[in-house]
Amino acid sequence: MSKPTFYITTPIYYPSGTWHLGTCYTTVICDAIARFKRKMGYDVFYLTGTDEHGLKIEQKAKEAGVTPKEYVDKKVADLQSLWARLKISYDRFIRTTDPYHEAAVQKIFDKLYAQGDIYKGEYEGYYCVPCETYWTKTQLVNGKCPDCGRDVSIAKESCYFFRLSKYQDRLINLLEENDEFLLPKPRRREMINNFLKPGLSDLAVTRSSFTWGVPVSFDPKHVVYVWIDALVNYITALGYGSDDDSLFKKFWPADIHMMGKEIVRFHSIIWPALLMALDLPLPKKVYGHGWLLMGADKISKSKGNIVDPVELSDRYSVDAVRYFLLREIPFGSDGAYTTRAFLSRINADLANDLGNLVKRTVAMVNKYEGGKVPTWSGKLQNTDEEIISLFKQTLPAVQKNMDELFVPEALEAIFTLIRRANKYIDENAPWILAKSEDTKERLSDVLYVLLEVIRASGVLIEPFLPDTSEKILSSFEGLSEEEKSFESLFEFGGLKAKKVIERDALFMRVDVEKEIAEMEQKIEENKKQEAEAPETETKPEITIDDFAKVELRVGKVLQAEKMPKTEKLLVMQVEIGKETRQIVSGIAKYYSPEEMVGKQVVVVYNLAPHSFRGVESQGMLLCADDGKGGVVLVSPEKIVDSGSEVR
RNA sequence: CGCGGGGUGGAGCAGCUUGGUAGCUCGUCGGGCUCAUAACCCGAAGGUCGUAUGGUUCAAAUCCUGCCCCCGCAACCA
Repeated sequence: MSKPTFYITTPIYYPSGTWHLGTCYTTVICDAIARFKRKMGYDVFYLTGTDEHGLKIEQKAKEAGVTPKEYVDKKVADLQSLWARLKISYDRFIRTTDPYHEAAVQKIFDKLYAQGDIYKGEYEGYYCVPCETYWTKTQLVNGKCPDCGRDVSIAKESCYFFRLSKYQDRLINLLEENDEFLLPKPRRREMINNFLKPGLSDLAVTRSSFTWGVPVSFDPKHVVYVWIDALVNYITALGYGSDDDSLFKKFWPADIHMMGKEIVRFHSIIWPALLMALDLPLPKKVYGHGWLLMGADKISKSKGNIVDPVELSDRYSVDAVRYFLLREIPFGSDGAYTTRAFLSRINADLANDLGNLVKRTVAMVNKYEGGKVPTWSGKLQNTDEEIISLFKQTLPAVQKNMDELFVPEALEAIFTLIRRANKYIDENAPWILAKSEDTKERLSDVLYVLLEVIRASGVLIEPFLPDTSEKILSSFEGLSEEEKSFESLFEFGGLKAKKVIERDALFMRVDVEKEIAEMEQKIEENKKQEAEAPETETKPEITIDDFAKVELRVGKVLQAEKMPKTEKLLVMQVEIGKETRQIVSGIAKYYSPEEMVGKQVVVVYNLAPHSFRGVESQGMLLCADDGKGGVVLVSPEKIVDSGSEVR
């Protein structure tokens, strides 16, 4: 009898920045699901990994003075050690630089080309020579390269395209007919209305502007771009396109592709289309979860708000971090990390409810029963029936929630049982029962019920908090595999172990206010460090002649109004010497039209005109980033004549 | 009139599909207990369920409509 299979994936992460709490979110959730399914008796394959090719990596490596491979090796090592620390139980970690993956990508590409789903065409775009990069018209900043600000030229390049448009109808059908395919539901309408209905165009799937990628086998000047290279990891990891595709046969199609909502589009449109082209079954479910936002405390939106998962887990334990991620964020929508929310969660649930329950119960068993697990008479009194019936309902409740990917609710079900046990202690007051010989049997029964609930909690919590589970279960001496199984939780009374052992507290209660103060200080320090070593990319050195090409002049804003139907654009009439120019600038979020009028500003005078939504802009205002995502206007320190040149 | 989601006691959420006592966690206040990590247990205060004091209905947080505000996607942009 073979076990049912379950294949779950995280996206493959792009190793260009630092790993932070948000990176952990998807991975920890998938881990909980994978562990849960294993406990439910599934043969699980849990895949995660890294997407290591592309221009950005090539550039980052260059900056760091190492080869791209050296660069990603370091980042990947960091990530893997983070996963090890967080007890991520993946079955395979795929890297797009793994030889088996690269070989399979070439094979897939060849196949699609051979059958006409990929064709060679001409890519026409705006090309910036120094940056060796193509931009679309909309990416240009005032007609210049958004990276270096230099002129771009229209250039054509041969390039391979995937016939995405061919699959449009089937994709619409897929999303409209199958309401399990893309979850949560709102994402489905977004995809259909925003992308599918307006029409899909064919997708450029190769680049020749950089080399850090998988070369096209029959045309090695071109490398396969992220769409194919990254997405197919879900099948190449199983051996698709290699000599041994037994895993592929066993596990494909995936049961769940989990990801943040920002990449739902690729997974619900491009990925299914590729699979259709390859004539492979489609994944059963694509789930776009919300984001973990950093917010509300003092640390809101500024850049220094990175909460380091390693530091957090060092300070408060890995399970504290896992618990917060799994419990606090309503799945599917966004949630916020705040130090206060994190600490209260740990205190209330883990220290007070769970930790304290285990501690006090074991202490009583030691005190009143000499550490022996008492026998249970089976006589029901008081609220026994209530707690036993809750006990039996808990696993099914957890199961039901996990099936729907309601992870916080699954945890809630477990903690409902834990809270009920604390109440049960008060209802039965074992310390009173212990005072009289007459109530000895009742005392034993009460303690047995409590130990049984604790055992259940230990077993149930394993997928979510593996360390804690182990600690709880180690309070029982010689616990059998049977007693650690989910199967033993459908009926009450499965606890057979003979002795309990007193352990250290599972979680220490923390002083929230004190900790917040310390954490925020840390965050401030991180911020400072970042400010000292800014990661902003510097542009290539230029000569005075280059600079002389730019003509900057002082102007005075005469009129300003918000451009209709846009969020960020102001249309201004700016007096520069004798002439008046119309300038459009994206500062509406930071400056109101009223406060702009009368201001002196610095204008790039000889910038080619550019039109925004049909409104022409004859120049550009200089602004400085405020480091918080906003901008601050640059203006002369003293009033000068309008039209004065800035040098 | 680009698409979608949301506005429920101090905070975060559930309830809305299938109208009929507004529920949970945290916080606050009062009490209880002493096995335990100042924890645990009980009780209380606190909500015109964004708004029109709009429509349907015997009855609306729940269905319909207008409006206001927030968020995401798209677009656009420093």
